[in-house]
Amino acid sequence: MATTNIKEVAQLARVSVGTVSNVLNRPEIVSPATRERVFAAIRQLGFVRNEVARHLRVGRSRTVGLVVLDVANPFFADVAQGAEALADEHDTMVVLCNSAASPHRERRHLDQLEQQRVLGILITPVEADNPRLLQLAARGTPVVLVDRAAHGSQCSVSVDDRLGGRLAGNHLIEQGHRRVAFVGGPLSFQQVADRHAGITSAVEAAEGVVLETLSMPALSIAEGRAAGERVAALPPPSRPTAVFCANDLLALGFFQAMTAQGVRVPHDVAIVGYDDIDFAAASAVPLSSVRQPRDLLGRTAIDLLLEEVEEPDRHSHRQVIFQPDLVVRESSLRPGAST
Amino acid sequence: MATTNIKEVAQLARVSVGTVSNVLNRPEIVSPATRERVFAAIRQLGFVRNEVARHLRVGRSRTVGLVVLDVANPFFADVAQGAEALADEHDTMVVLCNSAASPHRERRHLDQLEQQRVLGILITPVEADNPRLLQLAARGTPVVLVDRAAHGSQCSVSVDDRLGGRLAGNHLIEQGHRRVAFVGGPLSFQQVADRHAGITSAVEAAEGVVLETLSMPALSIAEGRAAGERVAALPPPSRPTAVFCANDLLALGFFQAMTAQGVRVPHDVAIVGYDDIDFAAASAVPLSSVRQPRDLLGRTAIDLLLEEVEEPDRHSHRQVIFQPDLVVRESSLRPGAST
DNA sequence: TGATCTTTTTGAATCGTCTTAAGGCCTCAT
DNA sequence: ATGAGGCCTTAAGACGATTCAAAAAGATCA
Repeated sequence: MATTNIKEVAQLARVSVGTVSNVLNRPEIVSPATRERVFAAIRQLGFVRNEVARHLRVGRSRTVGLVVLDVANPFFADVAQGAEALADEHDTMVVLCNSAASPHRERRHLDQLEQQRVLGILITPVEADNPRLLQLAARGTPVVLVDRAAHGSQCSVSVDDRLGGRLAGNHLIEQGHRRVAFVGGPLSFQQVADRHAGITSAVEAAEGVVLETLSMPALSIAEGRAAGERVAALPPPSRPTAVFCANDLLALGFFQAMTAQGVRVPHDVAIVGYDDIDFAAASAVPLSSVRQPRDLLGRTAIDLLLEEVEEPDRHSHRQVIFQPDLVVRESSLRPGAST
Repeated sequence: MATTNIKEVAQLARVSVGTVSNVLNRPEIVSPATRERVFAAIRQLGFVRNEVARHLRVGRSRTVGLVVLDVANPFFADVAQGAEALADEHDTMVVLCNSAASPHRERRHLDQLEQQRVLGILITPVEADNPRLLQLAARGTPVVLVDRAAHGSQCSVSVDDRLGGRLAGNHLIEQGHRRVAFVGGPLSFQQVADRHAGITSAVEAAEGVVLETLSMPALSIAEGRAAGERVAALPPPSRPTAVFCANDLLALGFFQAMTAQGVRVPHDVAIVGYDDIDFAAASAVPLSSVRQPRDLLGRTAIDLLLEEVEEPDRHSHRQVIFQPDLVVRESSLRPGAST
């Protein structure tokens, strides 16, 4: 309410508002005596600079928006942490927005962020090729895609999901599995489609391996459980002996269903997840998973964004693609090996 | 760059800027013909209202800050979702800030939020009785404490953590355990201290039960694992037969260490966690946990905040306290019962 | 002491939008 | 034809900070 402004400070310190502003922004050009007087006034009044007015005048904020598919997924929490860490070094704030995989919510967030004239937006889009994203960029809000490769007209930071899928597939095949399942979300998610394509190529390169695909409506623990129940209900001869899940939440849910139904992991069914979230290693049977450099994704995204903002001339859109690793743990080791 | 403003729109539509503003904010008072002309101009230019300027003029934003201890903890993700859901209905945006339990980062976020003149702040403070929070409120930024009870001078939404601790304690004692351990974080976290006080009172009310306390530096999976390794290393006779962890991350880590060391859960050691995050139910041995109404916490916090902002006269600070439930699952059931 | 430089400080303009009082245009009744 | 009363629209003044040209104050030197 009683928001003190720069003018009151100026009055109290018996200087002009311009001087107060200088004290705030370039203290070195103000004489020490004056500077001290102004600081004293600021302290006395409890003055807090109005960032909104400043931003209006200066023309750009020090805030970037990060729109993720699911805040509750630790994968994104880690990406966010990486982004925040680097942003912090550049005196920039990251605001986290949750689209919850809903195009409508995503749209709302993008509108809000554009209206706020944020420095830029990092986003894992719900849908591929959203024209809104190009529009944003065209109107002056740079956009960096996260965890999804762009097609040249924008920056992106992603991980080679096909490779990830292939690594998982090859590993399972090497372990001797011939009936393999892929449990994924909607193939409209690029990540899911790519991981599926990866394991498909691995399966096709091998002899006599069959791949079955379960497409669940979401990438959550609950859906993983549902998929698991379906698989557990199959008679053992027709049941896949190995499952590759499109992310760790699915994998954990799937694993839970297996345990509940008395299907042993990895003895009866091997499982490989994706993302290598902390919970994967912490599972009772530690989960094999394809690891992505999560916080590097976040850091790099911020890096690209700031480069675009700060040196628009020297900047050209780049698509950074990281390589995933397969982390093999007990959940996918051939039963013989450990027993 | 080429940010079009209301003036250009006015020019193109051949009206004054005031009229454009009216079309944007009170379309009903503008004649349909003019209105349509203005809309057409807006579309043609791709005009996006500058929320910053608007905010400066109007004096308050439609954004509230939510500062949490750990974005990677699903508990907070759910609180955030609840808050966002209700905020959404009131056309308000929630920005999520991660203090990562660091007072320094918390301070930075609070400064930023105050400078941005947010509508208000929801926060799970790192330290008890932070005077900064009262200062914020005094200067006009309302604050609601989340997951921590306030002392009358501010609003808060919390869960009765002592009761939660007592529930966990009583349950373990009823299951026949006499050597019980509490695995917590720093007792400077109010939540940890209260949960500890709760189980302590349960233990004191019983005969011949001893409680041992392990205080870890953080409430994470990794620390839970560390605690578990310490406990597993004890000779069985002096090892506690039941463990109550201050949150589910600790519990999951602890459980993992047990499994890794060949200590059976619940046969050798029973475990009860806190928060009942999705991962708890999804653990290989489903984890008993004290459940808090997570998204209700978020919703209620927003509710209190908006009430304070919108009807300052009628508002008086309230401390809402919810009751936790104990969800009993396999991890804490007496071995005899299931074997 | 006055001239010349340098260091500080000032004051007005500006950012983009909202708001309010005032004015313009119509229609209608007198 | 005139004035009243409704609608709409306009124009000008905030909002709070930054910036920059220009003025003021000091410093230096002959």
